Amino acid sequence: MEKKSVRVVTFSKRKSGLFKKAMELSILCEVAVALVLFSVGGKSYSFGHPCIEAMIDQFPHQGLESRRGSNKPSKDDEIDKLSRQLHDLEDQLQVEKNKSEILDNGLNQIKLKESKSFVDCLNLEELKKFKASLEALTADLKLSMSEMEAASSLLLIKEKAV
Amino acid sequence: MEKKSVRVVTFSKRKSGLFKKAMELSILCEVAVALVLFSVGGKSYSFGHPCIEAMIDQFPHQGLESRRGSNKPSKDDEIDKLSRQLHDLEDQLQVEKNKSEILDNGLNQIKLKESKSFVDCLNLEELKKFKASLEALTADLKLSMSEMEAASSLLLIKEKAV
DNA sequence: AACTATTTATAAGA
DNA sequence: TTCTTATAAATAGTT
Repeated sequence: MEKKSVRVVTFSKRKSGLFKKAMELSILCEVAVALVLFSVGGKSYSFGHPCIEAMIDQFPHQGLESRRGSNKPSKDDEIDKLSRQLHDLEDQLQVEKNKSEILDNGLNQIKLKESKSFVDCLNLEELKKFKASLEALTADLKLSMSEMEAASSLLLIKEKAV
Repeated sequence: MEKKSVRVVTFSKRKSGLFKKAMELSILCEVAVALVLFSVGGKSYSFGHPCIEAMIDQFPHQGLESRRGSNKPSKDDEIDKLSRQLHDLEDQLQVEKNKSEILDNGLNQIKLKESKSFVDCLNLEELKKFKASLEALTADLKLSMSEMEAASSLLLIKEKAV
């Protein structure tokens, strides 16, 4: 049974411990750190090293360099582009869901076969099909993810521009 | 004299330590945690608990509203809306990620069987290829998701913790 | 990655 | 909140 006062003390102690560890990691390994905590009450506690603003500027987004040099697209252009990307992503997610199901089924079949008997060997053809669907899923996921990252980067650029 | 290889190992160890501590604090004290690291090379590593997306939903643009006031410009509204859509998509991808974890677990079961008697009847080469594919998939997924989460975190951090 | 000697964090109590 | 201390955990160095 955890009393509130104890938990508050624990939070305070562990929070400073965590911030300390974060600082050590930052200095020892030359990484920038941003750390934010939100209590259920809505209070937030943050830690950044060297500082949060520097980190945001440092964040690598593909395509940023090419944007900086030449004339920036208008807000409308960026919003349109982002909208289109999100829409495409929604479509792709549907595909991913279906393929995940296929994968799931494939694995379940393997599991079933295993649990039934060891003598009852896996059908090689089935395994090949399963593998093919897996490879397709991998390729699609890579594509999907890279687009997600692009969308995120755009959002970041957008936020920075405001 | 600090060699690079040593520092990489140290980073890896301390990063997981830090993430673990962050997770413990989150659970123990019921706080949401967002943690992002940026190496000088530009790579990012992030941790969020319960998850970055949930945090964003729980604290919807609280910092923005307080800074901007009640009547926001419409284009910022659009950006906020797109941002939320993106987070929704990330939630859905989280589901896919969980599925891949389940698949991973299934794979481990297969691995176990492989070492016992599965070797006798299954084409070992096929199985190994399959395993490699699945491992590549989960690795890619994890990497991509962590980068996505880093992007999300930055948005969140910039909004809340300035 | 696994091991271990040492350092560090922390829970409980004051 | 800060200090103390016994215990638990993290980590550096090494294999």
